[in-house]
Amino acid sequence: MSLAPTSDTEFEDIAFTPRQEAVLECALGLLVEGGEKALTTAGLARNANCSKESLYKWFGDRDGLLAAVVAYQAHKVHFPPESGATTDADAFRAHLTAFAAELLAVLFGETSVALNRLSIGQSNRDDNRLGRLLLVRGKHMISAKARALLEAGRHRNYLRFDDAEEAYQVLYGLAVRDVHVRLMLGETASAEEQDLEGQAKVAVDRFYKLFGV
Amino acid sequence: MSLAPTSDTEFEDIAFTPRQEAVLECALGLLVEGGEKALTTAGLARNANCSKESLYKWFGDRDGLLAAVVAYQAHKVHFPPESGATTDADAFRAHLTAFAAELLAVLFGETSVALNRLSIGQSNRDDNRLGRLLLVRGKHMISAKARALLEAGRHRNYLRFDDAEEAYQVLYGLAVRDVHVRLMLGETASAEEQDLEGQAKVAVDRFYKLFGV
DNA sequence: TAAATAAAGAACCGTACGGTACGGTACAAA
DNA sequence: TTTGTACCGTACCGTACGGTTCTTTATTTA
Repeated sequence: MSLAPTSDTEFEDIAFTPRQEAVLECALGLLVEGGEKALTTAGLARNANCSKESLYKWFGDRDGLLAAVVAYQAHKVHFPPESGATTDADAFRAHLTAFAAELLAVLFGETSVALNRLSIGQSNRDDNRLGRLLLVRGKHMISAKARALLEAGRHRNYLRFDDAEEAYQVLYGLAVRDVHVRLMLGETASAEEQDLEGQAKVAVDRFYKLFGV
Repeated sequence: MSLAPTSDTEFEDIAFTPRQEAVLECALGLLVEGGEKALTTAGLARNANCSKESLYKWFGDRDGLLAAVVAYQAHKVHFPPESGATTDADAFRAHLTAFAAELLAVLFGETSVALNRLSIGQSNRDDNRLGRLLLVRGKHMISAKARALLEAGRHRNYLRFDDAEEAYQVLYGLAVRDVHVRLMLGETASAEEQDLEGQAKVAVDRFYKLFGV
């Protein structure tokens, strides 16, 4: 059950035991509330009613614990699959809007913000495990989902673009803008920015102006 | 010369002495290279050939030092003013493109990335001095500049929009997309993404498709 | 030249935290 | 009942770092 960097793929695709998940959930709570410095081994042990020794047995060291937290949270986030294949233009657009709204909901959620803060704070350590983990298990997964959705739209002639990745980036930019960074810097979202559905709709409107047929 | 939180405006609008600026420059170097953990008082004193006592006399405590670093860097960044007023449509568009390119150059620069990392990493401490500092001295300044530029474009009937802030946010999203966050997470920019002029031009093209007359 | 100020540099203190060791407990298998 | 396993709780160690104090060495000012 050692979670030392598993050979070449240096992150963990492992199922945690329920007890471990409970502890990780507690760690997430500490992290959301107080940031990295609040997630000490002693503090987590006290807060989760477990022993430090168990933490070290399960996760190796503190870095392993942080990585496990990130992996655990990533493993929890599931985007809804693209559902039914036969849809008309309006339904597809609604789909895309729902996707954008879901994207915003994930990105602006407090746990996501906390984990991004954590990873960014650690990203200039030699190996940068957390940053890569978050990128490959978070951003890249979402990007793949988005590309599939967009390509479906292109295939059915609702959208026109050359590079699906580029189109997705534009959609991302239109929807997220600098809100994500501002949240990470500690600014609280405005009332307008908290209307995720509305923001998503506006973003998709603009996206269609650029890439709609 | 104490830099304790100056009354209500809790950041410093002060001119540093040349010696202090040299030390802050050195601190920036440490920060860029190794992140927050690399910026220790002893390390900075050794690296800048100054005494810890001087650091504490000048900046109060470590937090004051960090704030001074942020303030110092913000004070260094000057966006070129909006230059000549009498311009035709093409010149204005070129202006806007140049602004976008400059924005990207600043945001993607390694010192900016390092300072954003620092501020984000500290942003869940009770007061969150750094985050606010970076927002008010960085983002908000740039946003003000951008709004002025965009409103000039609207006034001359090159652009059409209701809310300048919202328009700027769209331009920001189109230009920056998620590259800033990916850089902060430790990903290195692709060759394409390093062509700031090109990226700016594409972004402005799309911006005009949305807000051009 | 004498007094005074500023700063370097080293030694030191306290503390917080990562990591380890160990004793005690609950529980399952034999 | 015994044995083994997993775990909790606590005490402990080493170290790194923030912050203070002191001595020495210029550099200024009178």
